[in-house]
Amino acid sequence: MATGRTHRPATRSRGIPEATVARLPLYLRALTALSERSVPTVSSEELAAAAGVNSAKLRKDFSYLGSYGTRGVGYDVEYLVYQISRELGLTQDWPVVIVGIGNLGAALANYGGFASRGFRVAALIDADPAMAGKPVAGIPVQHSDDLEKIIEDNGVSIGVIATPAGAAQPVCDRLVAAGVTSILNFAPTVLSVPDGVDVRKVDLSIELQILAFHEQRKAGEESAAGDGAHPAAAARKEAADQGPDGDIPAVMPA
Amino acid sequence: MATGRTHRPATRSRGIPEATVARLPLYLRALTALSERSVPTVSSEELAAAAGVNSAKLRKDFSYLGSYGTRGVGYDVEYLVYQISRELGLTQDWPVVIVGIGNLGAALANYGGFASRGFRVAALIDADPAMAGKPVAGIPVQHSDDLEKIIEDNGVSIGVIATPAGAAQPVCDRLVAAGVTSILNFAPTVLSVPDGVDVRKVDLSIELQILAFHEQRKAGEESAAGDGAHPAAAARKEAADQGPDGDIPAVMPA
DNA sequence: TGCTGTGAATCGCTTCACAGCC
DNA sequence: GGCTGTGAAGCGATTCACAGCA
Repeated sequence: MATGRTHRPATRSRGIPEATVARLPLYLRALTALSERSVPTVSSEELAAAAGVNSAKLRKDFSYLGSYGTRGVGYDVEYLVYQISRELGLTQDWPVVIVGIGNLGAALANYGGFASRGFRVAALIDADPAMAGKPVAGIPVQHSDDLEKIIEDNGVSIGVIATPAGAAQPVCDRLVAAGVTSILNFAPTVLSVPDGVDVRKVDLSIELQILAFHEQRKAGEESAAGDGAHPAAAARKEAADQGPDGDIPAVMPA
Repeated sequence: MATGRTHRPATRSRGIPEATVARLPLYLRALTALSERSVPTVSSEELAAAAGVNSAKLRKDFSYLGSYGTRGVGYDVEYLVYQISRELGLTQDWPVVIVGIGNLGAALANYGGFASRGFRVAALIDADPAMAGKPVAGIPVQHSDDLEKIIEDNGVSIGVIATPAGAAQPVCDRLVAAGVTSILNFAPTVLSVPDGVDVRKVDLSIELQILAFHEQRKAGEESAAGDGAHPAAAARKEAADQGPDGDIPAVMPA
C-alpha cells in the first residue's frame, strides 16, 4: 500500500484491494510467460502455482476485476493479459525519470523490465557535472539543474530516486514541485510528501534485517529442539518453518 | 514470498507479528539517527513521526518486545537501539554472499548500509570467468564454480541473488543445497525453495506497476469534485487516459 | 500532567466451502 | 466432472480510547 493517500476513504467506482493490486503484476508476469509459450488457457490452480500464490486468493483477486474466466475451463491467457494490463494502466506509456546515476541508478537504467511493460526511461539525472552528457544504457545523463524542465518537457509523473540518502528529500521535493506524483525511493530515508503523492520504497537493508530476524529464530530453534520439555522452546519451534511469505512486496510505505 | 510453506499460523505467546518485524528496522534507523545526535530519550509521537508511522502502532509494536519505555517520559534511545538490534539478531555478524555482479550486484556490494548493521559481504560470485579476481567494492569476485565451497568456508546462511532471471532458480538451488536458508531475490522470478528456507523478493518492475495503477486512478479522478479534498499538484492530469476496451494488448513480452 | 501500555473495537485480507455454470 | 465465482467465516493487523504509572 502506498502512503500518499488522498484521504478520502472510498471515492472509487470499483475499489480493488491494495493487496490485490500488489499481486496483479505477479499474475501478469506469469501470464506473459504462458502467452509466449502460446498456451491458450490456464486454470486458477496452474496460474496460482506459477505466480506463487494459492488458487483461492487468485480467484478472489480476479473476481475484483470482473468475471473473466470460464467455469469448467479456466482463463483465456491473452484476454487476461490484456485486462490486467489495462487495470494496471500499462496500456499507456509512462515516462519515468531516474535521479542519481550511481551503480544503482545505472542498474535501473539498464533494467530490461522497464521498456517491456509500459515504462520508458525518459531521462537520467545526476548532480555530478562530470556525468553530464555521458550515456548510460544509451541515454545521456543530464544535470540536475535542469530537473524541472526535464519533468515538464517529458510530462513525467513517475520518478525514481536512487541518490544517496542525504540528497533524497531535496530531490523528492523538487520532483513533486515539478509535478511528479508517484515516487519509487531507493534511498534509505523516510520521504515526506504532500497528500496526493504516492511513495513506495525499496530498502535493501530492511529486507536483510527481516531475513536476519527469521534466520536467528531458526538458529535458536535447533538448539532448543533437543530439550523438548520446555514450552517456550516448543512454541518457537512451531512458528519455525513458516515462510515470511510477505506477499506484501518487499516494500513498505514511507 | 516463500513458495513452500507449512501452513502453520504464527505462535502467539513469544511470537512477534510479521508486520511488526517489518517495521523494526525502520524504528532502528530512526533511533540510530537520534543516537548520533546524542538525543537521550524520545516519545512515541516523535519517533513515530521520524519513522513515518503513527504512534499507536509504534507503541503496540514495542509492547511486543517488552515494556521498554517510561510513562510520562518516553523511550531511552540507546537502550531501545540495543533491544531492537538484539531482537532482529543484529548483535551478531551475518556473512552474506552476493551472486551476480552486474550493475545491480555491484551497487549492492557498494551499499554502505551493509556493514553498519551487522551484515558483512563475505563474497561476491559471478558466472563470468572474465570477472573472476576483479575487485568490486574492494572484494575480489569469485567464480560460481566455487559457490558451494565459498558458502561452507564462510558459514554463510544469507544469500543475495542479483543474476538475470534465467539464472536465478539454478543459483537458488545451489545456494540452498550448500546450506543457505535465507534468500533476498532481485531477479524477476518466483523462486521455489524447500520448507524452512525464507525468500524475500525485491522487484522493481512490480513496484512501478503498482505506482502506475495509482497514477492512473489519480488521473481518472478529476470527476470527483464532491467535497473539498483536492489533490495537490494538479498540474498534469491529462496524460493518462483510461484506454477503452476493445483493442488488443499493447503490452510487449519481456 | 504527560506519555506509555494495552484491552476492545474495527478493518481488511485470506481462506473455506460450495453454489453455479460449462 | 471440472473449475470459476463468491458469501461467509476466520484471522491478523490497525486503530481507538483510556487505565496506569512516573
